[in-house]
Amino acid sequence: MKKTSLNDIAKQVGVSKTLVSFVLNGRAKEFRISEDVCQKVMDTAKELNYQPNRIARGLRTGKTNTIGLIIADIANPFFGKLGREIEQEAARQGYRVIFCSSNENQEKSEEQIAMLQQSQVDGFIISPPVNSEEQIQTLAQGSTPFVLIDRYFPQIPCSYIVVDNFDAAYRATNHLLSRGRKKIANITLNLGLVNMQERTDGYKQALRDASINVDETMIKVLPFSNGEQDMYQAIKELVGTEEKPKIDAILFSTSKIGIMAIECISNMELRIPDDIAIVSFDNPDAYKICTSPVTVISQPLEEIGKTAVQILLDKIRQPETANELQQITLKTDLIIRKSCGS
Amino acid sequence: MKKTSLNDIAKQVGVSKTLVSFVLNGRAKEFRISEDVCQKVMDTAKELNYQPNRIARGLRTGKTNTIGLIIADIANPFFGKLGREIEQEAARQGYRVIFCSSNENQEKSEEQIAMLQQSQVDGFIISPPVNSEEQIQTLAQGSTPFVLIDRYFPQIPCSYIVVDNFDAAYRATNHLLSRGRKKIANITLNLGLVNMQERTDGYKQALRDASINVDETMIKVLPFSNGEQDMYQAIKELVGTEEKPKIDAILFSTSKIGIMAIECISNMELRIPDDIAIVSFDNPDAYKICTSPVTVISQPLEEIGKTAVQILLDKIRQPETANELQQITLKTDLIIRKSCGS
DNA sequence: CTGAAAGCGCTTACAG
DNA sequence: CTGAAAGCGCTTACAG
Repeated sequence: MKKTSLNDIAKQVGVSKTLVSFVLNGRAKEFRISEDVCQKVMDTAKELNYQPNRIARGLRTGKTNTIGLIIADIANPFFGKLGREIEQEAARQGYRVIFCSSNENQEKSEEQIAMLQQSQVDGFIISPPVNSEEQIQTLAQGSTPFVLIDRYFPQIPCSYIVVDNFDAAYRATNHLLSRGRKKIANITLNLGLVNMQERTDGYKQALRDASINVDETMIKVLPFSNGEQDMYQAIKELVGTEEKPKIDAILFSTSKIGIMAIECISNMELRIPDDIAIVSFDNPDAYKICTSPVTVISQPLEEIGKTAVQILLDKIRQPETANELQQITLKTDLIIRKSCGS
Repeated sequence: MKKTSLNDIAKQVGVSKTLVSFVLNGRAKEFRISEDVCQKVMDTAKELNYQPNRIARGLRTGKTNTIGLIIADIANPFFGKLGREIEQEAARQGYRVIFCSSNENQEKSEEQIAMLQQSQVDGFIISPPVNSEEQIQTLAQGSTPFVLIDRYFPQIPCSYIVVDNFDAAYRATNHLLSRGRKKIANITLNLGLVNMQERTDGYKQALRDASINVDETMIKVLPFSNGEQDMYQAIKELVGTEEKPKIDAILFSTSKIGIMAIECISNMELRIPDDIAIVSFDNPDAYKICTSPVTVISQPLEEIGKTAVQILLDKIRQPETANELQQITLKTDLIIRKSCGS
């Protein structure tokens, strides 16, 4: 069962494949092809179940109508949902997306970029892992358009769409302060990522604006490959002794960290929010059903996804504007639940 | 900045592109190409940052080294993790994967299959949505190999890899019985999916084997597009009046349902496990941190993913065996936490 | 050992 | 209105 090609249709109808191509691409009118022939071609195409070979078309036209998407971790629902939005919007615009998950690994991301380039994708959407500046720099020098999501590199001029992490952390910290918490800690990930750095900066600024000294020992930076041990260790150090607890609140910079921490906290028999109030970035299901539903900073995933696709497609479709920088920062929502008391 | 092609290298070195192709594909030895030329070609390729055009290669060889993956919902961590396993294993074997999320929508899945076929993928891995029998049947008649995951259609002979859902539900129900629960309900999704049907069947069989009558009103089947309203309704009907509660346990057939239900249950001020014991399929993070961590049926995601890729690649690489049916059923793990009491 | 040539399936100037 | 031909970038029989 060989696949049917333009030629098969052409032969069966008794016309040239040029003509078949015109008809099937809806350019029959343009070339004033007779109704009769037109109909016959379409019928035959249907009859033979013709599926155009897109890679042949891609080779010829130089366009594959495909976007390469590299996200940091597909198993993380945040990126999963974002990926879904991107795929949907792309599909709506006639584009396919090749998904890759770099698993926050710089080498993997590099391989994936090369692979996608070899696949002749028309553009990229990337959430770059730590230490991938160089790859992104190289990409910026090439001619394939791309847009970064979730993170960016301040020193590399390129298009991106992110949220205002500083503002989000600032407001979250303020919320904790407004609930009477004074000894607020921050647990975060590798600060090599701007978004993580901005979150911690916003946290610090809120403290300063409330005339509270920033105590660097209250900021715990976990490695990406953190395990439960690291988390227990961090929390123990933060909490201190039972009689004289050092902290009364924690801001978590990611939900992966937050979820693990809640597990530790509950195993340590500390109560949320009585002993420790918490706020976390991201809005996973888990936070809705835990003992004390977690107050979160929620990102507008749909808007991020749609905008990223829109920006990229603009660049792809109008190469003359491809070099215009689109740098978009969206606001987040603070969703108040029970984890900060009242 | 046009991309460099084989021809560019050939010209610069002063040889034919045939030779360049041989060298770059590691067939220099085979054709006894002189060390000298070989070295020059490789140096030039590096110098010009040559990236082979895979779609041209694909057009010529008829192989794209690409797998099409259609999962039911990428925003669901179950499928996200499964997708990651598949992508990793495929990458290890030199294959790329094009991800699609059908969102449990039959029409979308059909479009995606067509799109992937047009992209000349070498094979498919699919978790088919309800009512997609026909598409899968059509696929089975074609020549592109594929393997189903998570679900299958008993009446269509094709390769698949799933878990023993009957056994899993049977054991889960037995566990509830062993904890003294007698009035066990089941909340599930559209039974058009075999895996859902098997779960409910296993549940029923366990009750029967314990000499408990199966009460069909204790089985609530939600539509896919269920909302909180449907869930509240279902739980209210199951629970009955406060003085004389109709049930003392629930088996959830998916975690999406379970998570929503836990939210409802806690809003209704019912206690887990005191008032209602629960067991759920799938093992999302959420279940680890809720008030009463949930006993779950956990699926061997890594094994499912790896095996699916392995089976598919075998078919792709050895077309003569492509028609051999590989139907694999894996066992699940029952992870006991606190939601069933003791 | 190396090169000229064909061909994968398409699109698109060009000619009539 | 329609067709023959070139060419996208590769691989691979074939010839020498």
